[in-house]
Order: sequence, then C-alpha cells, then structure tokens
Amino acid sequence: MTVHHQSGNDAPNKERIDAVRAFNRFYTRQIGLLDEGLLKSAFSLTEARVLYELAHRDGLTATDLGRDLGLDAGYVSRLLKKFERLHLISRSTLVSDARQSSIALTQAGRKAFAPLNQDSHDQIRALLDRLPASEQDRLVKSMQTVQRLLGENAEPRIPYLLRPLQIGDIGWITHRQGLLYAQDYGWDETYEALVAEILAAFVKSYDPKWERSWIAEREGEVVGSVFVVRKSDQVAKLRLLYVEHSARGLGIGKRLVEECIGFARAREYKTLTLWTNDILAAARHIYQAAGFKLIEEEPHHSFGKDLVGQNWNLDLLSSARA
Amino acid sequence: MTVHHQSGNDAPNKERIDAVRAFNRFYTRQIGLLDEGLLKSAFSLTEARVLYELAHRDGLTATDLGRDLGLDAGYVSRLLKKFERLHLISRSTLVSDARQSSIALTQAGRKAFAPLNQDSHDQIRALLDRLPASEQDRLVKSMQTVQRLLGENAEPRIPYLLRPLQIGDIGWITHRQGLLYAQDYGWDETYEALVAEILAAFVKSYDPKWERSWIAEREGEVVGSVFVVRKSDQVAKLRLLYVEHSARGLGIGKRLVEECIGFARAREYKTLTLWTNDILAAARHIYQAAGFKLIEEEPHHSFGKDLVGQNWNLDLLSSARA
DNA sequence: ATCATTTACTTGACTTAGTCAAGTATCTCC
DNA sequence: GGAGATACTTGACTAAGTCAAGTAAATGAT
Repeated sequence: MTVHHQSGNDAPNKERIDAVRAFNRFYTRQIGLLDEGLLKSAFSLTEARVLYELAHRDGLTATDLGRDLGLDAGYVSRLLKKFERLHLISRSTLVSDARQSSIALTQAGRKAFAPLNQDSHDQIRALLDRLPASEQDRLVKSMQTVQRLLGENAEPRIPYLLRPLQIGDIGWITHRQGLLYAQDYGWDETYEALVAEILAAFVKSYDPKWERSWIAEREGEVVGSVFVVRKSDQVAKLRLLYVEHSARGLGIGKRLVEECIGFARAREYKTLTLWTNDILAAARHIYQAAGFKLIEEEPHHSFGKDLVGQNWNLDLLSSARA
Repeated sequence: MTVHHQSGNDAPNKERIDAVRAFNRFYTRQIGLLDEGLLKSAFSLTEARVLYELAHRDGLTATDLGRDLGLDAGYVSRLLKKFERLHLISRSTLVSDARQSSIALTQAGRKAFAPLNQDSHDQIRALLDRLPASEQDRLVKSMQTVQRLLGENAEPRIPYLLRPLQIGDIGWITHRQGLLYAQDYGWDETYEALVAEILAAFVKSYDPKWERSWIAEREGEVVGSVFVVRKSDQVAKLRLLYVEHSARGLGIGKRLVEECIGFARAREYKTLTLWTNDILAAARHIYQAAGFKLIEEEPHHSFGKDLVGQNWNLDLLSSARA
C-alpha cells in the first residue's frame, strides 16, 4: 500500500526475484505432492501428461507434444509407440506432410485416460475443499494472473468491454484514481476524496434518462471509466475519465469519450463540457481529437499542488458527426 | 465483479477445479523450462535443490531434507554421501540423538553452490525483466497469495496491524463495504454511495486533533477499518466499522472499537455514539461488550431494504476503564 | 529441375535418477 | 528391559530420459 512516485526503473529488485524463486520452490514441491497421488496408475506422470494433451486437443503431432510438454523427441516416439501397441492411440499420416501424423486417442485410449483424469480432478477438488468459496476464488484469480503474466502474453480475444456501473465500482474507481494520480503527479488524499464525493453524488442523484457511466473491463478487471452527468437541460458534463497504465494504447480513452459524446448527442444536449488540468496531457489529446475546444484556463492550488485547471467544451450542434 | 448473494455452498465448482488444473499444467511446464536452463551444471536438479536447502537453512538432518523436498530416504542418503565425498558438506552427530546428524555446507560447498544460485537468480531476473515494474509487483503478489492459500495455512507472525489512513484507502474501503453488504444483506448501490460520501467528508474536513481512523492490515491487505469523527465538543461518533470475513475471529473488530474508545476518552469527549442496523449482529455484540447502550431504534427503508436503525451511546465518564 | 539443408520421426545404446526392501543403530514409551 | 518406532544405510534393481546416428520427406536457393 506504500505510495511511491514513479521511478521509471523497471529493473526487478532482489525481493521480487527472491519471492519468485521462493514460489518456484514452493510450487515444485506442490506439484510433486500432487503427482505422488497419481503414481498408482499404470501410467507414468509423463505418459499421463501426454494422454491429457491428446484428450484435450485434436490433430496433435509428435513434435507438438514434444514441444509443448518439453520432452525429448526420441522419448516421445517411444511413448507413442507404446500407446499404439496398447491400441490407445491411432495415427494418420498428414496429407500435407508425409513425415508427420495426426495423433488421436482411440475409444480405448479415452477409457484408459478417464480414471486418471478423474483422480486428478478429485485431488484438486480435495485441495480446494479446504478453502471457503471466497478464498477459492482468490486462489484461481491469482493463478490466472500468474499465468497471464508469465504466459506468452497473448492478447486477450476481447481487448476490452464496456459495461454499466455495478456495486463495488465507485469504491474501486476512487481507490485506483486516488493511487494513480498520487503516483503519477504526487496529488494528495484530497483528490481521492473529491472522486469519492463526485461518485457518491452520481449514484445518489442518478437520473438514467440524462446521465450515464461506462466501465471498461479487461480480463475481468476494471481498467477505465467515465461518467456523464446533467448540468442543465442544455449542458452535459463529462467527468472522471481515466484509463489504467496497463490498458493504455488500446484506444479505451478515446472510446469512452466517444460513448459520452454519442450519449450526449442522443439526449439532445447542446454542449458537452468537462474540467481537467493541463498536466494531464494524454487526456487532453483525446479531448482535442474529439473536437473539444479549450474555453478557459485558471491556476488553482488543489490536491497539494499548483495546477492549471481547464474547461473544455464540445458544441454538439455544430460539430460534425463521427 | 458479479455480486452473488452468499450461497453457503463452498463446494468447488468445475470451473475452479479446471482453472487450478490448467495452472498446474502451465506451471509444470514453466518449472521444466527454468530447470532446463540450469542443467548444464555438474549437479542434477535434485542435487541443486538439496544444496539450496542446505545453503538457506541451518541444522538440517537427512530426514528434514527428504521430507521437505519429497525425496526417498535412501536417495537422500546417497546424495549426502556423494556430497561428503566431494567435501561439500560436513555432518556432525546430534548430541540429542546419535542417529541423526546436522548437515552444513562447507566452504567448498558454498563455493560450488554460488554459480548455481547465481544462474537461477539471473534466470528469474530475465523472466521479470520482460514485465514493467507494476506487473512484476502484481506477479509477486499473486504468487504470494497462491502460496499462502495452498501453504500450511501457518498463521502469519503478526496477525494484523493497525495503521492510519493512506491514499487509496477510502476508495478501497468503499469498494469492499459496498460489495460486502451487497453480498451479505442484499443492500443496493446507495449504501456504497453513502460510504463514499462519509469518507469523502472525513478526508475533507479532517481535524487530526479530534478525529481519527484506524486501518487493520493483514499480510499487506486491508481487512478492516473504523473512523471517529467529531459531532460536538462533547460527542464523538464512531463510523463505518467493518472487518473482512477472512479476518474474523481475530478480535480485530473488538480492537478497532477499543481504539476508538481510548481515543475518545483521551480527547475528553463525554459520549461516544454510533448508528448501526439491527441485522448487523456481529457488530452489535462488539458494541454491547464494550459497554455501549442502545438509545433508540427506528425502522427505515434504505439501501433497498427495510431495516431497523439503532443509535448506541457509550458514556465515557461513567463507564469503567478497560 | 537439382541439390544442400532442414525438419519429423525412429532406433540402438546408454546413463541417471529414483525405488524398494532388508538391515543396523538408536531412541521412546510403557 | 523389551516392543516398537525412527534415522539412516546399503544392495539390487528399473523406470525414465538422453544422446547420437540414421531415414524419409519437405523446403529453399540456385
């Protein structure tokens, strides 16, 4: 929870490295324990891993197996030969490449794999059973985070999605904005309080016909948000736009602002206005690109800093539609 | 972020089990990859693990090693014999038990272990280097969560600690209270908004001489909090007491209330008052035990529910000191 | 079209890491 | 003082995996 200003230095420090090493030792042992429980079967651990892959993916070749499980090619060859002898798999030479064949479990293969699979399933179930549901969720979430961060960094299928406000969001957004602006610009706790105040008022006086919020979610995590509130019949105000560092470059900020403009236009507001500070350069670029014009600037002392506040307006009547 | 009401059913569902199994497969491979990189050394993987243990812990016996690393006793015996032959370890029979001996790395042993250790360190460093610092932190945090949840559930050395408010806390507390009361009692988003409003006001008008907050932290995570605000010269008000489910039973609620009482007494308030709802039984027990008296009850409709609000007072002059 | 190179897989020969069971010395608990 | 447990050792063994050499097919450069 320590707030440290952005250092710009991403070098992994010793504590982090040691923590990862400690986890590796821990999990080596953990996997060892789980594997012990499965050793009574007729198959070795590696054989079971191969069967698992075959049961869950189609059209694998010997090379695929070796690569994905980290096995020696010769060893894979022998394993497959053994499986073939036991009629657990069938191979069909690929038409595209006569050297390779596509390997599939036979009916007998599936039957042999089933108890193995069940044992492993039961074992993990027993492991989870020791924890209450909320902790099970935390465990799974943490594992997925580890996997995503260490994995091939494949971009998620859906880069992000927008959804309306849910319970827990306004606290979360307050928390993140409070920390973010403290880290990036050294703002003090009064900014977080301001966010809390604005969001509390938004919920309390929420008028669904004239006001709206968008939460950007990525892989189940909130990575940005924006709010539109009614100032008058004619004027809507865009508030509290933010995007997490980790989700920048995906066009989320632009998209959020576009949603606001579209909503304001649909509700036939004449003007969309917003207040921001000149140091927030990334946001300013988005506003400018969307057609907002700077109306006035004024220095002020807030959040423990000397800042320059800016009011920007978008004329919804004259501005061209996207 | 889905809010589901407490089901009371902790049975691990299929998705969770599958997610854990997926993680195990992933990490088996991950460890395999890391191990490959270390195989050029003169020591086998298991030998390296044994050396690591010996380098980091004192007074180990052969049995300790076998148990902690999951190795066969005979195999450990042979490994140690080999290390002894190479003068990497020395054994000294325990005075308490002539069958066992305490094993320690010799100077030569440390020297042999150093490059292994460095390689492993460098490898993890390279792994982390691919991630920005913020993601490195998330990785480490997630790993620690996994380790804690799957580990021996050893109670942390320090069960919890109290600290003052920091940036990010009020948002976090709003988030957690919003979700907690939605899950447990079905309260709607207006409760979260109320929390946000109260906390925003607390920060904005904070008077350090007369007001205070306590955040309970456990293993780096916020697990509870309470606030005392000034109502008048004579009267202080305790607000927003909560403790996470995962941290209940540690006496944190009681301790937080005691801190409030101690503070109110030290500031020579005459009365400590609080408002709560009758369904919050756990909190009520704490207040009663601390000497609070129920002053009045009143039904009200808030947070989407019919509730019974209660005002409780503690007379700080007449009540006995703890 | 041809030939060198690479890739996919196979096979024989081998080693290593680990298991199992039987045995000795010592300790613990009645 | 003796039955049983524990800490380690040792001999006999084998499953698991490696390495290198080889074949057949595909690929890429001329």
